[in-house]
Amino acid sequence: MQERGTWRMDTESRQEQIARAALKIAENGIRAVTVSRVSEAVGMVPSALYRHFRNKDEILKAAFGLLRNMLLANLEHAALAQDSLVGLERFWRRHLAVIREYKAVPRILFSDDIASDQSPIRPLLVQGQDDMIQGLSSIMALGQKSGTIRNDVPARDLSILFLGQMLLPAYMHFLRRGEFDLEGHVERNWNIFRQTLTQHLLQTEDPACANK
Amino acid sequence: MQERGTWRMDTESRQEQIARAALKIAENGIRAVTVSRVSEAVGMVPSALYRHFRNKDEILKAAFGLLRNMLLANLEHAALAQDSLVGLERFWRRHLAVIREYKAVPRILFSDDIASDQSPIRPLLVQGQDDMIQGLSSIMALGQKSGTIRNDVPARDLSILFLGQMLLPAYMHFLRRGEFDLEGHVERNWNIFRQTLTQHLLQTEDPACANK
DNA sequence: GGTGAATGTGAATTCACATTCACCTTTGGG
DNA sequence: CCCAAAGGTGAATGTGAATTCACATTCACC
Repeated sequence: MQERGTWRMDTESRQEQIARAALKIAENGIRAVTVSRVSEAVGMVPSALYRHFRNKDEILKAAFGLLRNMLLANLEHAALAQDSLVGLERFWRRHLAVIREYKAVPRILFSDDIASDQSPIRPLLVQGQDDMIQGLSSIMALGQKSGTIRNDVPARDLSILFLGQMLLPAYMHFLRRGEFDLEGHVERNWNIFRQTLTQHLLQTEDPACANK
Repeated sequence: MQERGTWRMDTESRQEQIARAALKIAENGIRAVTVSRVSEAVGMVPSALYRHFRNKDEILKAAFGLLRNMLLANLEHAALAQDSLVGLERFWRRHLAVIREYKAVPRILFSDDIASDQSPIRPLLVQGQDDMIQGLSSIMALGQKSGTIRNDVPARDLSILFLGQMLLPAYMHFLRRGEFDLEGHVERNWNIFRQTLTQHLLQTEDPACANK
C-alpha cells in the first residue's frame, strides 16, 4: 500500500530535507528562516515549499521536531548507566555536544519569537522541556533509591537545578559568540553540583571536601 | 495613552517618556516594539519620534538602559548587607521583584533579535551581564574572606552558579506565562545553594544537614 | 499513449514596518 | 513684535516578507 512508487518517498524526504535546511538556517536566528532562504537552500523557488508544507509555521514545527528528538535521545543514553551520577555526567556531555553541533538550539531556546503567544512552537517547547525534566527526575529518583543521591530534596527540584547549571553558561556562550568556555564552566559547575547531590554522604565519610 | 497634540514637552522628558513606553510595549516581545506603537503610546504620530531619536535602535538602547540601571541597582543594595549570605538573598529577592514588575526583562534576555549580530544592544547586554557577575563576585569574595563562604571555588564560578539557579526558573516562568512558581522554585534552589556555599562549615559543625 | 495527481515555476498580491519629507504650529528670546 | 527653531503632522516611499495563483512538467499506472 505504501509502495506507491518513488514520488511518495520523494515527498517524505523532501519534507525532511526542508526541515533540515530550516534548522541549519536557524543557526543565524529564527528570523533568518525565511521562506525564500529555505527554498533556496533546497534548490527550489519559494512557492514550491507550499507543496510540502501548509505554511511556514509547519516548516518550523518540523525543524523543531528534529531538534527535540536529538535532545531527548540523550536522556535514554543517560538512563542506561548503572550509576545515576555517571548517567547525569554522560547526559550533560552529550547535551553540550548537541548544542555545539546544532547552533540553532540556543537560537530556538532564547527566541522571543517562539515565546510569543501566537507561536505554534511554544507549546511544543514547553512540552519538550517537561519531558526532559521528567526524564532527568527519573534518573535522579533512581539515584535516590539506591542511596547515591540525597533524598531530602525532591528529584524534580534537583533536575531543575541541574539543568539550570547548564543554562547560564550556554546562554553566555551563545551571547558571546563562543567567547566563553562553555565546557569548562559546565564541568566546574558539575563538580560542585555533584557534591551537592551527594551531600548526605559527606558526613559519614572522610572530609574529602578539601581534597581539592 | 495620551491626547494627541498636547504640545511642547522638552526633549529630555520626551526621550524618557518614549523609552518607558518602549519598555512597556516590550513586554509583548521586542518585535512588538514598532515605531507606530510607541508613538501611539506617547500620543504622537510615528514620524514625530524622529525628532527625539535618530532611529528606532536608539529608542531600544534607551529602553534597555532603563532596565540595566534597575537591575544593577539591586547589586548595590545587596552589597550593603554585613553578611554576604544575607546580601545574596536580598539580591535575588529584589532581582525577582524587578523581573516581575518589568515583564520586558525576559523578553530582552531571551530575544533572538537582540542576540543577532547586527543588534546594537547585544554588546550592551553582554557588558551589563559582566557587570552583574563582577558585582556578585565581589560580594562572594567578601564572604570568602570573612569565612562565611567556601573558598575552594573561585568567587566568579560561584556567582555564575548563583545566577544560573535563577535563570532556568525565570525562563520556565516566562515560557509558561506565569504558570510556574518562580519565587517558590528560586527559594528552594537558594536553600540548597546556600548549603553549597557554606559546605566547608558542615564538616566542623554538627551534622545539621538533616535539619530539614 | 493518455491521464491525473504530485511537484515545480514566476509573477502578482498583500501587509507591516521604518524612514523621509514638505509643511504646519507654538513659543521663547532678541 | 517677530521670527527662528523646536516640536508635531500626514502623506509618500522603499523594503522584506508570506502567501496565492495560473500555468508547466514529471511520472506511476491504466
